[in-house]
Amino acid sequence: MGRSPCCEKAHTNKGAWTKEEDDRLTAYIRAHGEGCWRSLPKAAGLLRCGKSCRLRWINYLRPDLKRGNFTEEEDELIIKLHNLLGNKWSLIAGRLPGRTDNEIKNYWNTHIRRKLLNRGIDPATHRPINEAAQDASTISFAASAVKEEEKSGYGEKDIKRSVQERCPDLNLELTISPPYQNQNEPLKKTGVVSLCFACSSGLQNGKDCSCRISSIGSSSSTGSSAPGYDFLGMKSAVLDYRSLETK
DNA sequence: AATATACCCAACCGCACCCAG
DNA sequence: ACTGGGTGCGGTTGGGTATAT
Repeated sequence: MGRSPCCEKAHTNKGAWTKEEDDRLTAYIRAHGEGCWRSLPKAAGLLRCGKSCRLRWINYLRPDLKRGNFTEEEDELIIKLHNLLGNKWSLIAGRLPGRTDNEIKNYWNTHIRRKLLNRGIDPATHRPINEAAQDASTISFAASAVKEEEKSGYGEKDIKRSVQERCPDLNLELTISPPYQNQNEPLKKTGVVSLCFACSSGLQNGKDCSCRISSIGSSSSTGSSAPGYDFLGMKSAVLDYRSLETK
C-alpha cells in the first residue's frame, strides 16, 4: 500500500530558493499565518513541497531568527544541553532563542565536535576519549533508560513510552548522575560534590573548571544527602525539565 | 593562475509521532 | 482499535565558497 507522497514531486521546484519564492512565502505567511503546510504552496502560488516551505520558513525566513556567529555562551550551553539530551536538536534549539534546530545541528557537526575533540572529549559521550572507548556506559538519562529497556527486551516504542512515562512532557524531575566518576578518586570528605561542566566532562581541574571553590561545602538545594551537580548553573541534584519545553 | 581539498550550510529525505475520523 | 493525513525531527547530501598546494 504505502503512503501517498507529501506532494506532487513532478511539478515542484527543488534546490535553492529564489528571492521571489522567499517573498511569496513570507507574504503568504504574514497574511495567513503558519500551518497547513500541505496546502500552502498551492495557495501561495509556489511550486514547492509543503515540507520545503515549512523548512524554508523555520530555518531562514522567520523574522525572529538570530543570524550570525554563535557566542561563547551559546557554545557552552549547546554542549551542556547536548550532554544531557543527546541529538535532540529541536529541544536544544528551544533553549536558544532565535536559533533553529538545523542551525545548531550544523554548528555542532562543523564546530563543536571539533572543539570537543581538541579538548580530548568524545562528542558522543562527553567523556575523555580514551575512557569513553574503554567504557561505553551511558551518560544521559534517556540513553540509560533506553539501555535498560533494551536489556529487558522491550521494543523501541516501549522504550520511548517508558522514557516518556518517566518524563511526561519532558517535565522530568531528573536526578542527574555524574557522567563520570573516577573510581580511584575518593569523594570529598563532605560527601557533597558540585561539579562544573568541565569536571563532569572529565576535565577535572582543567582551565575551564569553575567548581574548584564551590565544590567544597556546597549542598544540594533539594536538601537531600545525594551529591549535587552544578548543571546549567543550577547547583542541584534535580533538573526541572519544565524549563526545557519543546518549541 | 589553476587545481585540489576542506569546509560550511541550506535543503532534501525518510521515518516516527499525533490526532481526527 | 485501526487507518491515513499532516507535521516534526534527525540524518544526510550537494553545491557554493574558502583555503592550500
